[in-house]
Amino acid sequence: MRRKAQITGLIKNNFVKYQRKCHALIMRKPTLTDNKTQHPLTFTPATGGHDMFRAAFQGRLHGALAHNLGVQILGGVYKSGDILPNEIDSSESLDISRSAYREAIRILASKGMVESRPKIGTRVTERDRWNILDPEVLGWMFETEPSEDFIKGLFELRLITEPAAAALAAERRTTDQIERMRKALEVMEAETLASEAGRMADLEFHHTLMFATHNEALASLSTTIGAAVSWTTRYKQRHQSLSRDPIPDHARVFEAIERGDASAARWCMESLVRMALEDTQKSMSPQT
Amino acid sequence: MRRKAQITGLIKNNFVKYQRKCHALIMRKPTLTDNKTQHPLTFTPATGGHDMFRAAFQGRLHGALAHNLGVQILGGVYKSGDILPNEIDSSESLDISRSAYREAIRILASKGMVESRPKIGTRVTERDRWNILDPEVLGWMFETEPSEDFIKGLFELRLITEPAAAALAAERRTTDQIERMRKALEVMEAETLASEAGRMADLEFHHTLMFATHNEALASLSTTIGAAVSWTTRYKQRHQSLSRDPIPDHARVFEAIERGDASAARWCMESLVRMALEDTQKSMSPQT
DNA sequence: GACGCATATTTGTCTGACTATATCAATCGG
DNA sequence: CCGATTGATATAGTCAGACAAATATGCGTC
Repeated sequence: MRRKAQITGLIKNNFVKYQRKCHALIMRKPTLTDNKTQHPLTFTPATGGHDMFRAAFQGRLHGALAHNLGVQILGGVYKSGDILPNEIDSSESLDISRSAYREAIRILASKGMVESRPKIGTRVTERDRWNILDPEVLGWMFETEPSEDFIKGLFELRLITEPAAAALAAERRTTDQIERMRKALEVMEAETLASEAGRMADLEFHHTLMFATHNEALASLSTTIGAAVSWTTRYKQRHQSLSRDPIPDHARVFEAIERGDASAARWCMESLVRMALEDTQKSMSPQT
Repeated sequence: MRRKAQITGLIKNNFVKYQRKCHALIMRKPTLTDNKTQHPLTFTPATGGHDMFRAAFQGRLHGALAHNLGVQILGGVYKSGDILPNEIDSSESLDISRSAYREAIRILASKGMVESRPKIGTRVTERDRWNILDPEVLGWMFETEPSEDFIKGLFELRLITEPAAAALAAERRTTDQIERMRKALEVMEAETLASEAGRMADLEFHHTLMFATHNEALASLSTTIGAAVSWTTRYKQRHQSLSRDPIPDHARVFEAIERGDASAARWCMESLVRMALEDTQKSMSPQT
């Protein structure tokens, strides 16, 4: 089916040539204000400052576009079932090539957020089909203030998994992981959660804990947990409600894990998370 | 520099029309040996028969390639840190265009499995960076027999989340969800797990249960749970070890949820999963 | 030895054309 | 009058070849 191309080659070539000529002719007088519209524009801001999640395709054009579209979809600009403008129009109006646009769409499609079919277009899928546990999607989610329900759901998940994970970690942690957690804990104690370094250490603590379960599937939830964790501190910071210092709780969890006491680890972690949830909910309800 | 497009728009459209006419004209006599070199070739087998997971980009070239590469990476053909041949060589040796190859790579990259940088190439990332909870990745995982540890991990996750989910579902399920679960249960009872329909109903049951928690994050784990579920039946089928009929367990869970008894739901579900894990482990250990 | 610079290699982007596919309408046969 | 077949059409998918940007590497200079 490719060989007919050879047949029609000559004829088509004539067209091509003609078209080229015409094209070039018009091109030759670009004249018009080549105003300094600068680079393509817009979305190049790309990964803003406060991304606590790994931003995969930082500076790349397709990555930035996927980011933007993703945020727009999650933010409700495009609703489920909506059909995006076709590739040609979209890429033209964004002033990027069709390839770059398509690669962006591929990224979104691979996260289950859109679905493309010939003659139909690219449609936003049902919300329950997106992989909201995907680190990138989670990151996009937090670009715009996520709904209260979503945050609660995240904490519920955390409340379910993290105590169990702590128990497993108590049984399976390696000495190396113990050291990493100890170090993270020390940083937290020194810097407090008010500093960026302290918050990073907090994340590192929970992250290492999840990996200490030596359970791949569970470890994959680390990002999700991390999102909830950093959301806690963000809320707390915002409302200056210090409530209760969570660091001693962390220390208790750590000690339990260090001495291999699974049930204590589970219990302490549960109390820690419950506290965090309480704090977050307290700051959440009055303002909504 | 894009504004010329607007100017040439009309002219181009004329060409397009004319071209189409010509095209159609030639099309009408396809004549020549449409020799059966067939499709491009090779990987088009694409999504084989036994995919119990939604296969996103079925017939598409980039999708098929992403699938293949994904399976190869998960199967250890490419190890973490390996660098794939450059885009030009790869696409040439696969006999596809660079665009298609790149789109496939974008898919993998968006799942955290590879990472591309200029002058370096595309390298396979560390295993703990892949999103193994991604439905597609999970599907690829099961193309080749996954490791015993992985299966165990999956069950551990199931053991942690599903009882809690059952408890939440008991409190929050809608009547519609009750009906769906009832129907699924009826099918299971009628067809047993030996039939495809029965297995589908099993999946539907667990799927609906997860969604009945009305927790987005938890619901996203439905695919993961589903993978573990269908893995159970696969093992059981393989070894003909009927052990114990799981359907009454399902019925108990359902009844608890129907009457809104959270703690009973949790308990029944835990016993159900524990049973499944036991069965699976029993069939697993002797053969490895 | 350290630093800056050129270079080569690889991904990233662009352009324009052609192919495949699926919806929709119209047509034809029953 | 209805159903199936066909054709038209719009859209994503694939292709080819070029150029741009980025960056690790090695060289040369200080």
